[in-house]
Amino acid sequence: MATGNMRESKRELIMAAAIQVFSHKGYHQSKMEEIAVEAGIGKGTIYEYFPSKLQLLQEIMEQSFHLYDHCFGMGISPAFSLEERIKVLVQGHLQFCQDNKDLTRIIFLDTDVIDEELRKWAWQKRVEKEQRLQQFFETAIKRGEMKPVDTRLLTVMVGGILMSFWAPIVVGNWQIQAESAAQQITDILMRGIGLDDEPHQQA
Amino acid sequence: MATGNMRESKRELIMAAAIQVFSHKGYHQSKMEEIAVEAGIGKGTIYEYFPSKLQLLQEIMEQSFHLYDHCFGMGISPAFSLEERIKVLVQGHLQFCQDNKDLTRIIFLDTDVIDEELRKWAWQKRVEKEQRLQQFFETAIKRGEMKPVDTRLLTVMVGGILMSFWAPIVVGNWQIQAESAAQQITDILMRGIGLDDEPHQQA
Amino acid sequence: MATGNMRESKRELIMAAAIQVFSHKGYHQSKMEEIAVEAGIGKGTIYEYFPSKLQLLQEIMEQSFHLYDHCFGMGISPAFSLEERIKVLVQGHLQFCQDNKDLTRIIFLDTDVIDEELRKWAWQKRVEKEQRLQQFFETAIKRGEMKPVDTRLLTVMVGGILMSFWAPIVVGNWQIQAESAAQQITDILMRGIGLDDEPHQQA
Amino acid sequence: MATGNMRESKRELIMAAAIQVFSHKGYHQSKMEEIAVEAGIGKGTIYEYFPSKLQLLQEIMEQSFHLYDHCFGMGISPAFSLEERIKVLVQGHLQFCQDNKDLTRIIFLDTDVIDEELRKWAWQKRVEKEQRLQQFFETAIKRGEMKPVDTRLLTVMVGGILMSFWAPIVVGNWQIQAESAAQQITDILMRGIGLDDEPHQQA
DNA sequence: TATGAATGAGACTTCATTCAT
DNA sequence: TATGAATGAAGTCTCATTCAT
Repeated sequence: MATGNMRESKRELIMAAAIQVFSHKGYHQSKMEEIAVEAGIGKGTIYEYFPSKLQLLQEIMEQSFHLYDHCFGMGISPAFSLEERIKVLVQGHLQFCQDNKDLTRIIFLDTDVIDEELRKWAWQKRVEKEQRLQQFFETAIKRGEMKPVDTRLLTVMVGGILMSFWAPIVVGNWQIQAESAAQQITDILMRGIGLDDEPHQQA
Repeated sequence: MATGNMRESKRELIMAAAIQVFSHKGYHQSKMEEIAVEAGIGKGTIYEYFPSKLQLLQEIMEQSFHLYDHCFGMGISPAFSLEERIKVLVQGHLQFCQDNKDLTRIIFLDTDVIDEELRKWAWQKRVEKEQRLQQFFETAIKRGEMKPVDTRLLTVMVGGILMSFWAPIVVGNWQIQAESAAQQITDILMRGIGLDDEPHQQA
Repeated sequence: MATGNMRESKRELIMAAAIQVFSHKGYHQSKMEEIAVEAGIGKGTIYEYFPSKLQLLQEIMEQSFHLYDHCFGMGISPAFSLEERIKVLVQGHLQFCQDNKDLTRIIFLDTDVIDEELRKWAWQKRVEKEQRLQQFFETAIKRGEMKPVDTRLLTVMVGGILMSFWAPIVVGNWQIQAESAAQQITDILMRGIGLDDEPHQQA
Repeated sequence: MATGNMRESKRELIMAAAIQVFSHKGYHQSKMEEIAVEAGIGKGTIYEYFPSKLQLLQEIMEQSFHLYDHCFGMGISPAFSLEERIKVLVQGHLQFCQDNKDLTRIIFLDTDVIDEELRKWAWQKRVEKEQRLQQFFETAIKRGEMKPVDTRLLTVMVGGILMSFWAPIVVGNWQIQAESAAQQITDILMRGIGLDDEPHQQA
């Protein structure tokens, strides 16, 4: 009865340990031995559950992206206002970084340099995310909810804004208030930082 | 005189080769052998100029940051308008990425994971840059050139916006028009993407 | 009674599986896991019956040699003619190879290289077999049934002749007719391949 | 000038050491470390000359077979009598075993079990050798130099006879006199061990 | 008795660095 | 100064064996 669960839980134990170690040392500095010690098991045991160090990382990445996608909350109902929807997006992202610091470090840090295949996979993930985001904005423009700016440019910008927060939160240990911060970020994005009383700016 | 120059030029030859290799393979995948071949010299010769692989990277990073700082153009005269100043900043950044793709990849990619010391150094560099940026915005607020938003938040946001463009440019090969893009980015940052005819938004 | 038999039959089950696997992959390429799977039992169970992989091989070898000795049929009555006796010998050998291909592969192949002790044991077996064979020929000479050739040399030769057939039969899948082949081999051994009409050759 | 030679001589140094170790311990028992020590060099140096342990063995095998083929002396002029030609063959083989004990052990011992590819290669080598031998006998029969026996059978037999001597020579340390032994072996092969005065034997 | 998850010793191989030339 | 052959520390992964269930 419990076999499947035990095997699964051991897998998770190993993955948790690996996340811990990978996150703090980076992939190449992390030794399988360390991961085993962190997990409180023998070195060989890892290989009962994962065929190689690279595969172990890969599984972590996949699971992480899955979790992230879930938190990113693109699924919000279009019934809400654009501002609302952006805020949910941003808040989801910030909350994820806050709640999964080690994971965050791994998926946003050094994906690219480890393995050619992994590099492509990560780039693909990025592209996918950007495509969804771009679609998001294109829809908003069509619906007349925002200015008709260059969506590609905007997408990259917003992606960057999100990305920029993980390091201060995780590395700099910034105890950010996700909701409040999301509100402010969204506000800046919606209305900019310029003074309002510049009536003819874009005339 | 000539000796010193030759020595210097050989150093640069090696660094150029290393930038090439590091950029395309990442630090750990890059072998000293490859760098030597790329430079057209013997493997041992590298060690006549750099004490170790890590030091070689470090020197590249330092020089790169120096060059970047120069391009980043924070030195612009405060006589210009805020919007102007921001645009110059952004454009300088984009141009740097465009003009120094290999370098860009190195300094913005996998700094952190290689070495504890390097990690700290890179983080320090980031903090410094953010401090200057934050100062920049605080000054602007004091001078009444922009809304009094949370400068820390804004700094991270703008840093992220800049950061977000290197990958599309370098990896995705986006032939971006630095000037035009900088204009649009600045525009969004100044006035946001929201529709203007929301008269009482911030009342 | 039943227990002993069950234990015995399980031993044989394991040995049969091991013969299968050892034969096809060689000792070092064979994993205990594979043997267990082949036997349809758990990996740990093998260790209930055999103390180690090496011991398992050793038992197989011993049993095999025993079986081989039996087939080799040195026990034939001296009442038969020398030619008859040799033919029985040869035929017994060929039949054994034909009937026990997996076993044959194991005992004639890579005995020596696995373990120093096993190496010595196998060499000893070989020496014993050769001694019996040499005795066989010495007796024949004493009884005036054959030419007084160097029996050591002859023994090695005949041993080699026998040995040479296992690979074509087992590996090359030669469907040899044991009886007919034994007849021809014996004939060549008795009378050689030279032409008979060399009247004064041995005068 | 000497570079090529030095590299070649280092290769040979390593191969000689490897032959030594492989021969005495068998492939699997031989550690790269031991080979390095035997060669009086560092472990890593072997990999400057051979890409892997398996490749090292393979090169030894190839070179050995080449040398053996040369010694096997199938190139003898057909002007000699069949008996003479056989004797040269046998003597060449015995001399090779005598002169290259370690090599002999390697090529005649445990080829098969190490690697699937190597296994096939070695079997192919065996087949080639047998084909040449079979041709040899078929020619002899056509020329009326010997009885019209089954050449396949005879080939295997003679191959076995040759094969049978390596172990006594190498392992048993038999100080065989190649010439004298070759004479006796050939004699037995040509005229058999049976008594001559059995006039109607094959009537 | 039977099992198979866990183990860790040990092997191959890599590659930054050294140093004799 | 320039070189590249030599090195060996260190890391990943294998698999025979153990032992709690």
